[in-house]
Amino acid sequence: MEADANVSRRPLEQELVSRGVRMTHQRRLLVQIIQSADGHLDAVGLWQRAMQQDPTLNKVTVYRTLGMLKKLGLVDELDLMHLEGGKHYYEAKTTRDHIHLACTKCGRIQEFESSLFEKLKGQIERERQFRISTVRVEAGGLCDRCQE
Amino acid sequence: MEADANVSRRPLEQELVSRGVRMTHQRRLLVQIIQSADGHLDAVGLWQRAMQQDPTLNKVTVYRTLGMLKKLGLVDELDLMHLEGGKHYYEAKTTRDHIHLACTKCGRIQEFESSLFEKLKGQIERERQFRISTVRVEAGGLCDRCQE
DNA sequence: GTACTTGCAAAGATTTTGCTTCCAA
DNA sequence: TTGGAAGCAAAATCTTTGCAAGTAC
Repeated sequence: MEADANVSRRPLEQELVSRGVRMTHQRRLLVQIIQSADGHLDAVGLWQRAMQQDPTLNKVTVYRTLGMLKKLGLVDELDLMHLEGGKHYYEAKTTRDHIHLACTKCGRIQEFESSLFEKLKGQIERERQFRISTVRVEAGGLCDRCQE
Repeated sequence: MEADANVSRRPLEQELVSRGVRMTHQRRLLVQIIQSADGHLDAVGLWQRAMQQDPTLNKVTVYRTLGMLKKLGLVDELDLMHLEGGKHYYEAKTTRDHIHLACTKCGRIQEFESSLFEKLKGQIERERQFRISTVRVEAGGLCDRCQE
């Protein structure tokens, strides 16, 4: 299984099929939730949403599915500065890379895109001959609403 | 206890004293190890090094000390793309912010400084009125030695 | 039919908490 | 002397693994 930085814009399910991944109904459900979620789901949150539709779906299956998607490079794994415990968050890699801003006071997560970020990635690849497959930028601090 | 983005270049021990933190011999030892380490120590690694000098030092003390240093903004916590498990790595915040490049093949960690990174931080603070106290940039991929 | 996937239970890894004793200031 | 810190044991949190039974292709 190889990660792929050039992620298509196809729905995850189609992407998996085209990569020869066996589509079980558990995977179909999980992948649909990830795709339609506003983002930043943790494993247990994903599991809870899934159980609303299939109460027999096991938490272990969630972890295994996330592991597979991560290996295939179809989801990004985030920590969001560990605002609440050591868990991880996942989001489909369907958009441009973006930066996550985590407010340490109210817990709000903002996303931020920037061409500077794209330039920075280019600089790294050029100057270090480093072939980036995943980048994670997370900033912790006070958001505009929480200052003063 | 408040985080402070303007970290002095003083040795951690002096910094703690000046902030009114009680200096136990355990803290003195841990802080010296963190400071003299090449960086990227995880809690258990720090504990093991500390035990060479004080075999009675408890692992819990390591976690509590790291927690304190983190709250005070004197160390940065890293994940290094979880190359090996879900543990965290720590490094003294004595240098300029830098990016960590983690090779998914050989596990090597490189550091990278860039003025683009500084500009990016400025852009975030300006455009979002977000007061950054910690930033973490981690890239996973193949280092120069591991390609082809 | 067969290899891959799931569910279940159990274990593993990392970090945190409660409480008593101890020590730095 | 006294409030904060350390040690110990236990628990909490998050994630992974082994194996039997089930299922997609």
